[in-house]
Amino acid sequence: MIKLSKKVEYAILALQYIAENSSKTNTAKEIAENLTLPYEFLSKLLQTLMKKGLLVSQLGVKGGYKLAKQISEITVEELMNALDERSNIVDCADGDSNCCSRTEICDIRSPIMNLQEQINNIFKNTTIANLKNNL
Amino acid sequence: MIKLSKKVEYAILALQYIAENSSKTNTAKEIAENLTLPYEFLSKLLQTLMKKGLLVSQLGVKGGYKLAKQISEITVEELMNALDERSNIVDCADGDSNCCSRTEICDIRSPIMNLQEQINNIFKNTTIANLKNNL
DNA sequence: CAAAAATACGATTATTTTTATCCGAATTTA
DNA sequence: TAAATTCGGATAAAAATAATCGTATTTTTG
Ligand code: FES
Ligand code: FES
Repeated sequence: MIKLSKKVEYAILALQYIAENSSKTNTAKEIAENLTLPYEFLSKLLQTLMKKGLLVSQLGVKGGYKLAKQISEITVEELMNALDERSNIVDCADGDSNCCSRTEICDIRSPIMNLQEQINNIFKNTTIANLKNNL
Repeated sequence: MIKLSKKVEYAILALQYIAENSSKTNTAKEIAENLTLPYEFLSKLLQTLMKKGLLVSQLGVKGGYKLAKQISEITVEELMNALDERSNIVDCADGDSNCCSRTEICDIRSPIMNLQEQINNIFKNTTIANLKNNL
């Protein structure tokens, strides 16, 4: 179905929100409320982005999140990787093999990989900042 | 996860198989056996492709499927549509709205649609014949 | 005509993936 | 020490995908 997962969608919105409010640390709760996103889910997601180095977190009261890098320097590809969402269109894309029957003698693997690269390029060339209307 | 569904994957393989054996009518059973694909599932899928005009079927003994058009004239986009697989990366892509929170004032819709178009173009410009190694 | 080999169609089940929640722990501020 | 918050693991709920079942219909052929 070639769909961006909610994780990715929420993360884009959250990153843009944090970018707009970069003067302070933003709590997961505040972001969730302002964007009307499920708090627990968003919370998990932000923690992941932190661990992957896209966000910096501060624990405790007055804690929250800030950007670790500008959203103009975060590509969609990077975001997907951080969220463990591979942009693979077939399972064998990262070497796992048997994405389709007859793996060994697969007739379509190489051309499928070509498709894959075209798609990767799109995500590689789009940053979170690019995904805003009001530039 | 941006993954081609099994339906699409199997369909590509099946169409290529039928193209290679275009002199005769190919039964679902034969195709499934030769490609090691689940018969019932493939069968359903071929029926769908027939109804959508990509295949021609013949009922009864000696029945089976033939191509209704050359695989060089079937794009991946067309195939996905035929299989009711939209290549939408977000729900609002075909007007359904509220794909993400704050739909009305969605900051990212238009740029997301741009991404969408880039992806559509890839699928629009790739035919089933293009997805073969041995041209 | 009857049997066999197919497709056609609808319903259902099973599996996997995605999305969401819960809970207790650790950390920091005041 | 209490409150606000991130952290981390486990689990649950929902949705989408993949697969199967059963029966009907069509066509060929002996
Ligand atoms: S084995 Fe991956 S495309 Fe065939
Ligand atoms: S409403 Fe679809 S991208 Fe925001």
